[in-house]
Amino acid sequence: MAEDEQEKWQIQLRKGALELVILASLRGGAVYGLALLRHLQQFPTTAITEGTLYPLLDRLKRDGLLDANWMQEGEARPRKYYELTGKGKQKLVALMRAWRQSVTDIDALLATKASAEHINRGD
Amino acid sequence: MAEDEQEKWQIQLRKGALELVILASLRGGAVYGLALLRHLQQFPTTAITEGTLYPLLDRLKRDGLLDANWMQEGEARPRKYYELTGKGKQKLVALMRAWRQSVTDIDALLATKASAEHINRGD
DNA sequence: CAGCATACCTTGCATTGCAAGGTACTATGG
DNA sequence: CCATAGTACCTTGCAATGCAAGGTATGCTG
Repeated sequence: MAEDEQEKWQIQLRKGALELVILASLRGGAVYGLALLRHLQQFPTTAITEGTLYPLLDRLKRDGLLDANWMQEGEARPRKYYELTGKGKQKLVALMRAWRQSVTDIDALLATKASAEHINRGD
Repeated sequence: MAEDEQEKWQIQLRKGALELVILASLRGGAVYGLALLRHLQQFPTTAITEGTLYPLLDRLKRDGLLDANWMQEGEARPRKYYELTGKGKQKLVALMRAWRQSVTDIDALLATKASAEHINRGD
């Protein structure tokens, strides 16, 4: 089923892009929700809100790509730290590959100044 | 409102990507539905089905980005040719810029091997 | 004339991203 | 010691999206 999703992803980068940047952000170790959110908000493309992030983290955990642990440091508010599982790491590698493919494909379409006649009679 | 959508797009490339490749495919002149479909199916990333394409073309036309004309050539089946409007051409330029921005942003996130500590304490 | 191909369109479903609105606890400053 | 603001996580409900599946209509081919 991981391979199924993989296939699908190649067809729709829109869904996978967010997943990709989240998994990638956890490469360096466990990170908690709001910190991850602020990290992603650095860039306009990946700037999401809490209403997007938390459900997505839930889903990634449900799919076995992430583990989550509550951690209480000192007297601060407890935080929920998310961490890549083995499966999550594999998925990350696959998504990165798919991402490169997508960029290549789209750039190819943008680069070729295909004439309408060309397209109309089928390449 | 065009600018509104523009802003939104920077946040979600997933929606804009398809729009982008469709508009880009029409740069060279009018193209009809199925030919466009086959053109997009050349690449895995942009391989969509009719159930996706036709509603999307309808929306783009409704938004004034495309014009559509039925054309009867010889005795063949009549075809509906889609063509960029002035507004559509402007949108294409904007989407191409946004696409580059997205690729830059995501590649930046993928490139920086940010440590978890780094992220957790906010950049 | 049966069957296939071309061409466009529609319905219905599951999924998504998000704004908005919680809950609960900590720190601050008057 | 109370009010306000800040941190942190979560939920609900809506609108939009992509798609599989199925539909209509016409032409071509054996």
